[in-house]
Amino acid sequence: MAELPKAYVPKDAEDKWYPFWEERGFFHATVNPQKKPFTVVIPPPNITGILTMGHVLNNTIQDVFVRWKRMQGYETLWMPGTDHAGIATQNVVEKSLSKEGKTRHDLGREEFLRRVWQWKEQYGGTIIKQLRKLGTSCDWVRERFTMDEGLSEAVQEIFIRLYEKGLIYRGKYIVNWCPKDHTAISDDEVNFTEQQSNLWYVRYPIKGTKDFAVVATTRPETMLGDTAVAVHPNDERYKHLIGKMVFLPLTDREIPIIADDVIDPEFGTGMVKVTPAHDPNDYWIGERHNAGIGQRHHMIPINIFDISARLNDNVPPKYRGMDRFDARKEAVKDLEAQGFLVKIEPHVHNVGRCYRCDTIIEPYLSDQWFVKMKPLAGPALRVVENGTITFHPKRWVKTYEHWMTNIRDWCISRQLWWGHRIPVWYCVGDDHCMLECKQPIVSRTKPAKCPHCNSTNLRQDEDVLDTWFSSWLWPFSTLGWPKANPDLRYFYPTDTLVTAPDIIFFWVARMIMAGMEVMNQIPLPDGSTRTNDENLVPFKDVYFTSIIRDMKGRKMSKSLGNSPDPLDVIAEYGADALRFTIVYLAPLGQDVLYSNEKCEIGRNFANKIWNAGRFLMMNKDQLGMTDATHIAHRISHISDLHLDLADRWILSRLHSTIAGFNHAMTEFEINHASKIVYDFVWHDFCDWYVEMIKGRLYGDEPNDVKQVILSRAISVFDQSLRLLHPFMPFVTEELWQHIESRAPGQSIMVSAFPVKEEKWIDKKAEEEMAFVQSTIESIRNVRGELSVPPSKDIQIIISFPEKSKAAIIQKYQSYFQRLARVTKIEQLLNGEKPKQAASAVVEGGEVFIPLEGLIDLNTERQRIQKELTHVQGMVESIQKKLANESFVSKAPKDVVEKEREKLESFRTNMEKLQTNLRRLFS
RNA sequence: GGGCUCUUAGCUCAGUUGGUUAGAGCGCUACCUUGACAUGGUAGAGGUCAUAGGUUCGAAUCCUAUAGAGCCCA
Repeated sequence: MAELPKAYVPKDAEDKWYPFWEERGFFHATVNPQKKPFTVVIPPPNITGILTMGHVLNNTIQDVFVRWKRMQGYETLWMPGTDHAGIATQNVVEKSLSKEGKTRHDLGREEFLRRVWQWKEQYGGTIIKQLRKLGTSCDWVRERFTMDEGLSEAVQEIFIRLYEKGLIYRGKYIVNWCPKDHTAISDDEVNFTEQQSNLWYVRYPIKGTKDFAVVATTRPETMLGDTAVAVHPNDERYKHLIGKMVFLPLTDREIPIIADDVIDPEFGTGMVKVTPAHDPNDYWIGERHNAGIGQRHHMIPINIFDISARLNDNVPPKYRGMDRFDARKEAVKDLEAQGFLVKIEPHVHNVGRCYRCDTIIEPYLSDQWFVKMKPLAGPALRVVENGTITFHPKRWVKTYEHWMTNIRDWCISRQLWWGHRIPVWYCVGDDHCMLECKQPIVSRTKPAKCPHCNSTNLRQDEDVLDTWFSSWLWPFSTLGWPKANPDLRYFYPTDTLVTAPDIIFFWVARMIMAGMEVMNQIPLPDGSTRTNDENLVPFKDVYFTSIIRDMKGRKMSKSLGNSPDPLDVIAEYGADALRFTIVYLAPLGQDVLYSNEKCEIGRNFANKIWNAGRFLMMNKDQLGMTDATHIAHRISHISDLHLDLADRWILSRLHSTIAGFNHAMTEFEINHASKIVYDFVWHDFCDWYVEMIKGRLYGDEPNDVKQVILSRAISVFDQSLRLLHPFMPFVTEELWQHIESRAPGQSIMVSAFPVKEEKWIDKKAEEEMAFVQSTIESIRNVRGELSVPPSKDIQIIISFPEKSKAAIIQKYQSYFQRLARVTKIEQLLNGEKPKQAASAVVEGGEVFIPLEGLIDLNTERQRIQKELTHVQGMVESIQKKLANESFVSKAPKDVVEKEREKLESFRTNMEKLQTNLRRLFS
C-alpha cells in the first residue's frame, strides 16, 4: 500500500467523497417501515443569501445529529430547501433594474415577476451549493422552494382554511410607509438615525375649566389627527383630569383625556397627544382604550395623510394638500398666533428612514390581512409547557411563554409583488352592485363572477403574503401537505429543529401553531388518526444555536467587515477543520467568539487523526500484514488474545468514551460530545496507547503476535473514526477506506455507530494504568526539572511497601523504557537509599533516580521544596477541617473518612519528602 | 421599564445534584527533529473563581444586593 502523505490534504478527500456519498444515494431517505424515521428540516435560507458563519454553525449541528442518527440505523431524512424571501429578493432585482434606469412599474407586474424567476434560476440558491462544500448530508433529491407549486398550494390551502374558520380577517394596521415609493416596508428595512429636532409644548384648553392640558410633541402637524390626550393612570398631577374633554386647537373637535400604562410621566409634561393613525404606540393606546370596559368614547383613528404624506380632507381646509413638513411649520405658526404654543425645546430623537430612498418613513394606517393568533396560540403553548416539545437550552421556554400569552394578531399582507399572491378577489362591479359585493371573495382560482351581483369585473388583491406565511408550513409542506401522502405520514413529525433564537416568534412558534392546526387530518402510517400532541407537533426538540461573534464580541456584519467567508476558511483549513472547530467552540446557549485562526484547533486535530492512521498503515506494511490477516485478527478486538494492560485500558476508555459521547448527544450537548472524542483520540489513543504499543511492535514478540496487537489498534481506531464521523466526515471516510479495503459501496457514513459494551469497562485496568501514568509523569518531571537530556537513559530504584505496585512497574518495564527512557529498574533493599539520587514520591511509594554527576543539588532541593510546600498546605488544610468538630459530626461519614485517608496519604508523602530533602543537605 | 443570560489563568472557555487549596486549548518559558505527526512531543510558569453580604460543618457551585457585558420584549 502506498504511504500516506505526511500531512492531511483536505481538498482531495472533500472532492472525492462528497460525490461518492451522493451518487450512492446515502443522503436519500425513503419510507421504510422496517426502520424508525429521523427527520430534520433545514431552516430554509434566503435564495438571495450567501453562506455565513452562522449558517456553518447551524448546518454543522444539523449534520452532526443527522449523521449520528443515520449511523445508528434510523431512516434519516434531512430536508433541504430555500425561502423566496419576498422583500430581499424583490429588492435585489429592483436594484439590478435600476441600473438599467428602470423601475418595476416600468415593466409591470407580470414582466417583473418573470425577471425575478429568471434571477432566481440564475443566481438563487448559491447558499445551497455552498452548503455542499461543508459536507452536509441533505437529501438533495427532495430540495424544495417556498414558491414551488406544491408549497404555493399549501399556502393557499391554509389561507382558505383559516379564512373559512374565521381566523383570517381584513383590518387596519400601522405600517412603515414610504411616501416616495408608495409601499409599506418591514421593520428591518427602516434605518433609524438620530436627528436634532424640537419638542413643542402645546396647550389644549380643558372643557368646562380655565385650565389647559399641556402636551409635548415632536410632531405638531399630526395634532390635526389627534383623538385623545393621554396620561399615566398613576400620575398624581393629572389623575383628576382623566375622563375630561379638551378642545383640540386648530380644529373644531373635542377629544378626551385618557389613561394608559405606557405613558412615561418623565417625558415632557407627562401628557401626550394620541394620534392613532400616525404613530404605532398611539395606535395601540387607541386599541387598548377601545377594548376597555365601559369606554364612553370609542376612538376612531383619523388618517390625515394621503399616500404621499400630504394632508388630506380630514383636516381643516387651509391645510389640505400641504406636504407634512410644510404643514408642521404652518401648524406651529398658527398655534403661536393663537396663543396655544407654550415653548419650544431642542430635542434629539430617532427618525426612521427608508433604506432605499432615505425618505422619512411615515407610520401609516392601512388595510391589511391578519391571522387571529389567540386561538392558535393555545395548543402551541400547551405542547411546549407539557414537554411534547423540548427547547435546548430550556430557558427559551420563558421567552416563548411570555410572547404566546401576550400575542397579537399577525399581519400577513405585504405590498410587494414577489410572493404568494393573496387568494382574494374583489367585485369592482357596476350599477348592480349590492352591499355584499364589498365582501372579499376568497377562492383558490379566479372566480368567474361576483356571487352577489354576477359581475365579471373582478380584481385580485394586489398584495402578497408575508414570507413567514409560507415558512410556517415548512415541516409538512415540504413533505407534500395538504396531500396525505406516505412521506408525510411516515416522516412527520420531524425530530430536531436547529435554529437561531431570534426567530423563535417569527418562525418556531408559528410552525408549532400550524402543525397543531392542520396535522390532525393526516393519518399516521398505520392509518390511525393523529390525536396526541406528540403526533401533531412539527418537531420534538428545538436546538437554539449560539450567535457567532468576532473576537471583540461584536456580531458578524457586512458593514463591519468582520464576517469571514466560510468558503475561504474551508479552502485554507478544510471543511472538517471548520466544522469541528465551530462545534467545539459553541456550547449550548452561549455565544461564540470566533476568528479564523481558531480553525487551527480543527485542522491540527484532523492532522493528528491523519497521522495516527498513517502510523497504523505504516506498521501494517512493515509487518507484511494483508487485509485478510487483519480481518482475521480483527476478532481480537473482542477476544482476550495477547491482551495486556494498555489494551484493556484503551478498550475500557473507548467504551466509556462511547457511552459519554452518546449521552452528551442525547442531552444535546454537542460541544461536550466533541470534547469527549477529542480528548480520547488525542490523549488516550495517540499520547499513551500508540506510544505503548510501539514497544511491543518493535520488540521481540513473534510477528503474528504483533499483528494481533496492531489489528486491535486498528479496530479501536476504526471505532474512533466512527465516533468522529458526524463531526469530520471527510477525513474519517478517507482513513476508514484506507485502514481496511472496503467493498465498493461501503462507507463509514452508513456503517454502524459504536455501541458501549459494558464488558469492556475495566476499572482495575484503569486504576493500574493511572498508576503507571502518574509514575511515568513523575519520572519525566524529575528529568525535565533537572535538565536530564531527553536522550539520556536512566535507571530507577523503586521502593513500594505494597508488592503489587512494584510488580506492576516490573511487569510493564517496556512502557517505562519507551515513555521515560528507563532502561533498568531495581528494587530498593533494606531501606538503603542511593546517594546522589533524585527522588519522586508517588502513590504508595518512592522512585529514586541515581544521577551521579548529572544532578544539581540545589535544583533538586528547590524541586522537592516546592512539592513539599504544596503537600504541607494540603496536610494543614485537611487537619484544620478534621479538627473542626462540627465538620466531623455533621458531614457525611464517607466524606469524613475520605478526608482521613487523604490526610494519611499526604502525611506519608510529606514525611518522605522531608527525609529526601534532609538527605540532600547531608 | 419587564424578562433572560453572562463575569473562572494573558486570551477563549470547561467545571455534572455544594465536599479538588480549580481544568483544557491557545499564548508564554525551557528542552526535544526519538522509525505517525514541529499542524508534533515532554516538562514548567500562570487563577484570593467580578464585588459585598448571607445560607452551610463546607461555596467557583445555592440565595440576596452591587458593578460591568450582552440578548429579547415594551
